[in-house]
Amino acid sequence: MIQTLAVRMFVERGYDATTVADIAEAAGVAPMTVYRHFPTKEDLVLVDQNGPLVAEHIAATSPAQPLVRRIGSALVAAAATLTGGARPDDPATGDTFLLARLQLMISTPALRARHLDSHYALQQAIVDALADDATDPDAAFRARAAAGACLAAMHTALVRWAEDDGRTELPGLIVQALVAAFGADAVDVDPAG
Amino acid sequence: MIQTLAVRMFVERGYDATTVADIAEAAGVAPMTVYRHFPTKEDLVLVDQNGPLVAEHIAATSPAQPLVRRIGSALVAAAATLTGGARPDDPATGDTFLLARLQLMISTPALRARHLDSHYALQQAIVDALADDATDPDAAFRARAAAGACLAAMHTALVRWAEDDGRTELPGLIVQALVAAFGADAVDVDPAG
DNA sequence: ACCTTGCTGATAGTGACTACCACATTGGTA
DNA sequence: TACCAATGTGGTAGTCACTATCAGCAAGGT
Repeated sequence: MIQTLAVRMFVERGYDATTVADIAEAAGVAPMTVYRHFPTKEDLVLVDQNGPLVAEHIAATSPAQPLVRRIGSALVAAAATLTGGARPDDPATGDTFLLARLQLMISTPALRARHLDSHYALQQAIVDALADDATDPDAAFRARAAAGACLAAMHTALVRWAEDDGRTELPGLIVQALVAAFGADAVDVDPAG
Repeated sequence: MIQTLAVRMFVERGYDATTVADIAEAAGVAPMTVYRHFPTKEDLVLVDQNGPLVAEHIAATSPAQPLVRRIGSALVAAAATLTGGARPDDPATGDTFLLARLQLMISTPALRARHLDSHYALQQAIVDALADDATDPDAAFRARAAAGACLAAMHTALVRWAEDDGRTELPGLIVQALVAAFGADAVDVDPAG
């Protein structure tokens, strides 16, 4: 895809120093073609489609457990799926590509902002996946607060993971962040790596 | 200030539909003058200078308490200071201006992203204010995780406050969000409004 | 052969933002 | 009064992300 080329160029030459025209030229297409597949330049790096993945793991948790525990274990499990399962046929998966994108997102202000904003969509996906009693607005508020806090803890772990160049196991880092924020008894240690 | 005019125009005509040239013309200055005071168009709305305020409240908490309790009570106290203390001589303070800016930030994607990114700086300010043992990198990681989670919970409360047009007391909403995320025993009810 | 569909390309714009340079005002000094 | 540095302001021209509109163009079905 065009995307892998773009990420490589961003890493080598810097995000701001690489224009969309440069990428298009290197890919052998017209600049307009790039915009057709990626509405903005930032979307060349931000392709988070793990909302459904997290929702799936949420649905697999027991509704009897507290909110933070359900969300936290789902995030850990989703991270284990993402980092563990590298398919060699698809260059868009695998830790190195994930890591390069994440380091770009953290170091580039514009990307960092949009990445944090993407947590909005993920937060909503989590709230929808929880939706036991969707009618109560107060329950929805509590779910939003819990999901946002869990995502923020996970993000701290992601930053740490990127700083370590992925040498530490990501699911373990997420567990540590969750424990730091919510306490040891609020985290499910079963699926932790 | 130019800023109050800009916010008013953004509210009336929409953020994207209002150009910097429009604001400059309405303010009777050249477009370059606007850029001199506000490096980007987004900065016309995003003037969060409450990092020192939160840090001050953090410093007033007891280091013996758990991290989340210290941060949470500081955020609640800071919110009480911001919403309660409207100085009539300064139009940049007061709930209505704060509310208008917040509603802009939430409804406009570009502003929402930058606003979330501004939490990065606030998170760092909190970590620095906590800095009991600044040498231990693991303690810093835990502080970052706790601060990020608390800020996310506060942000959920901010969204709710904006949705309610500020009719609910903001400090109380933050307490509710903190309780939802961290449990009732993790929140200090003393300074809550 | 014919037509629809969907991907692609070119042109010409808008608007945010950034050089670079020139002008005006202020305030202190002699 | 004359001189000078500092600071706020304005103009011009340019880059770049992004959009709107129109024109091919290849694939596939009938």
